[in-house]
Amino acid sequence: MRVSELLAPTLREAPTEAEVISHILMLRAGMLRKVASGVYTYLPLGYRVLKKVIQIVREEMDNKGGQELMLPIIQPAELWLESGRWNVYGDELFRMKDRHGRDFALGPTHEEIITDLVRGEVRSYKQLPQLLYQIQNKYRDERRPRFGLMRGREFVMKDLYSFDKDEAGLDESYRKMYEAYTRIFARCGLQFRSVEADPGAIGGSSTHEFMVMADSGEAAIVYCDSCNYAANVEKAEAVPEQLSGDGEMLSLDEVSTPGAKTIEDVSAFLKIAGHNLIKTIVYQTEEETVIALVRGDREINEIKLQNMLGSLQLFMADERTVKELTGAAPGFAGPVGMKGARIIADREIPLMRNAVTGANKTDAHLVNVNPGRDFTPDVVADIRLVRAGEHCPRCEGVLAEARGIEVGQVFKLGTKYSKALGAKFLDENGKEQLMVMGCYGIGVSRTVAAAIEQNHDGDGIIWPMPIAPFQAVVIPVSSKDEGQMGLADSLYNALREQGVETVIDDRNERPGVKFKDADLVGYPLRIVVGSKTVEEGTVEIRHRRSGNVQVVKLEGAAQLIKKIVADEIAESLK
RNA sequence: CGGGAUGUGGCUCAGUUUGGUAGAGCGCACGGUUCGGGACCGUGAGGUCGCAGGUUCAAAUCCUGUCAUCCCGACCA
Repeated sequence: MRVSELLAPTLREAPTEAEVISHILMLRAGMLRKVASGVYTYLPLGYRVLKKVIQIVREEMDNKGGQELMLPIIQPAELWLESGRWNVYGDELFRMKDRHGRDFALGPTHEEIITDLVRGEVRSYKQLPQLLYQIQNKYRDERRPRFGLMRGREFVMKDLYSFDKDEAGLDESYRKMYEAYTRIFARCGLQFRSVEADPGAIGGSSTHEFMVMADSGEAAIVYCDSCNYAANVEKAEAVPEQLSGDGEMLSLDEVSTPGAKTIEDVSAFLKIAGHNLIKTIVYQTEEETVIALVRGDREINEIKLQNMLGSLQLFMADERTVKELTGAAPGFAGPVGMKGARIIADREIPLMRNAVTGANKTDAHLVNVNPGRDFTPDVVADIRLVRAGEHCPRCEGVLAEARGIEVGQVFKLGTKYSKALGAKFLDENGKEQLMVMGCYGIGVSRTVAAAIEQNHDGDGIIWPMPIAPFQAVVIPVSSKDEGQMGLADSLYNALREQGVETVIDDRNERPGVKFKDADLVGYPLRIVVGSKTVEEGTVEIRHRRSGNVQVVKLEGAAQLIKKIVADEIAESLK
């Protein structure tokens, strides 16, 4: 490709609409343009990268026996009503009507469609397992699209669905996908980690998320420094810690704590450590009001709490509700004498001795509160947030924290959809059984953004070789110098003959402009043809990531470059 | 959905407080000089100032409404 003919409008300045680096750089490099909030056009360079990732995903899916098909974007409401999700999915579902007033949705995911297909076509255990996937645009009317390709309303996703005859089959399909994902992200040249994740509302037993490590990631994860435990903090298991000892229980007493509403206030006022307090928070679900207790220096993990309660909604109670329940202003709630709400206590609460809690009376707290003696929780469960520095739940190690971008998730669905939609088969005994399903997604466009978040510098993008839009750019220093242009052209042709994906920057621009653009777009290799090429027969190969420059003979340069490209692609698989 | 902010040539922004016929830099076109890290000189094209009402002799500027975009939060197989 000739840069003079390429539609890659680079920008010197970053458009104000972009905030995160991947978004800014894709706009500046002329790869992406916004059409509406969360909706983008991929320009040729951006689309080439997307296609590279798609191809890697496709190869690995096929390697594991995945069969690619293409499902419709437009889906009839009937299927969604049948699965029960038409009413549950909410505003995030893009809905539309046809001219007859029939309801449709733009697919945010394809469990309904695929299950509908399989229930009609698969009848026998002999036809199982089936691993079916597509790479397709998805639509979610996000409340708040943001960060460019990281959270769009239209995005490219690979989704594979597995159909097995039993749990053992599902385990096997799950394992295959887990392996495939590991290879995919490695092949993309990314640093990533798989973590245990929260199954969320979809229900199901096991799920892992694949996280590309980046400080700009939206997800927080913890991982062990000495074993391979890693989990999304939403899910990470907390190990209870006993600090206050099992000393003698002192007698319960009420103290005046005027204006001390927060843990910090009370802690400072009574001159006691935060871990001797019991934090009491009033929550409401669609069905009930509960109070949740964690140690004063801990935080509640609302996702764990919600899963434990099995509720669809969970939010902190408003001031009025708190007053009605406790008879006190917010900040003075406590479990002692609590009526009218279930008490959900974190597993650390029963380990506490002589703790401090709100007195359910404005401006007063109770001291020497002892769980079991002064109150009894209705439920004791792990409902707190895990932080770095805590003990690993699996070994003696210590947990560290990091941030990641979720680019993939593998998920055991079980029979949720096969049951709802009636996807059954006859087993060896002629008995009807529900198919056991799994679903496995990769945010393909998000992976592109994640790659940039992880691979860039002050000058622009640094594409990993396997997903670079082009592997090399040939830059003649002076495009008016016929000698240079001639040599550059022949090198360009030689590279293409070698199968190296190459562009030649033949624009009539000053060298500085070409260098800046090459850095911005992020071609892994830059080959400069200058006066020395004409005079001495040498060209300069510059490695974008390291900045290293090697000067080599023009003769044989194409073969050498081909080898560098091949070596780097091979490296990503190690 | 709650909070905040912004809409002025392709991009970045000034002008709005105090109403008086729309500006700069970059980019773009043409000519010239340049040519190893975003050159310089000259000439030029390009904007119903988000949209709709209103006030006024006169609105980018004031008022009302509306739309869009971005940020924080809530939310998220």
